[in-house]
Amino acid sequence: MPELPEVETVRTGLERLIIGKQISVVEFDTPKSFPNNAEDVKQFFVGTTIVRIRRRAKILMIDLSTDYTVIIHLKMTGQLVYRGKSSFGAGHPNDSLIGDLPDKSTRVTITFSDGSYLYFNDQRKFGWMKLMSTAEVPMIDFMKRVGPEPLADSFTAAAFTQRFARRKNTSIKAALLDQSVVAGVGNIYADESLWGAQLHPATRVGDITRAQFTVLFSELQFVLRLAIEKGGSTDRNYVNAEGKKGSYIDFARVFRREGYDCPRCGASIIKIRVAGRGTHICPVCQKQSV
DNA sequence: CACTTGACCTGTCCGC
DNA sequence: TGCGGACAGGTCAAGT
Repeated sequence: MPELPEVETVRTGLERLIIGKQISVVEFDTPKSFPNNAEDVKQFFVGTTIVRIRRRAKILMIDLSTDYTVIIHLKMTGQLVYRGKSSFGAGHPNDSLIGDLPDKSTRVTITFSDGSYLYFNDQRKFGWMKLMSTAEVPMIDFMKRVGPEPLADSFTAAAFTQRFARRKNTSIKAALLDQSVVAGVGNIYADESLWGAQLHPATRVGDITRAQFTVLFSELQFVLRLAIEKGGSTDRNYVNAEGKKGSYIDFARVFRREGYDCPRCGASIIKIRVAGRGTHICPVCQKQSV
């Protein structure tokens, strides 16, 4: 569920909370959560200082004062939560969604030299973090294949449309979820932007007109920007770097709103399955062409 | 190469 | 109340 807006929200939170902090201890549960050998962790991670936090697609990069970077993918249920020295949990005025940490889904605990912590929690264990040299990051398969950032200043509707040329025979929803077409879109913002563009998610890419792609591009940018402004969407697990929820879900028009009225025409939102994913549409505004 | 499906996991919800 | 099964969805491997 962390998609571009959620990962971006975590990024800005971490930027505010952990830049300049020095790492003193790193602990993890299994090698899958942190697959580096102890020697590298000791040599390139412990004792270093955090200098920069970057994001590309749904991947976070924490640059260290050495030429090393920790890259993190939250997948569906990953959380990166900072806690100060006086650890606060649920019920505290800071109103975290989660309680005391570490808990049973904590995979990695990073202790800073000032006594504060960064926890990597992941209920379903799909997420991972990995230490590698900064120069190596762009060389990993995902980075080589991933498409443009949809909110980049230089990215235009024409360029967006062109990205879909490779995927003519699949559904627009499958193509939107394909990270090599455009970066950072997941199930929530795919459904929300397709509703905005009044496109049925099962529409064949090759049947979509240039004008429709232009509308879809602007709707996608709209929902991503709004979601960043609202701190992302918390459906179940997502929290920001302070453990707090995002509020985009309150503004969602179709996602997880089956049975409610379409804000455009009043028809009842339904849930269907497209590209192997739960998919939410207005059956009146988003007619299947063909 | 384009495209689809299943695997990876665990917690939750639904029907019996 | 307990239990089995479906479901949640990001990415990759393996299949057609």
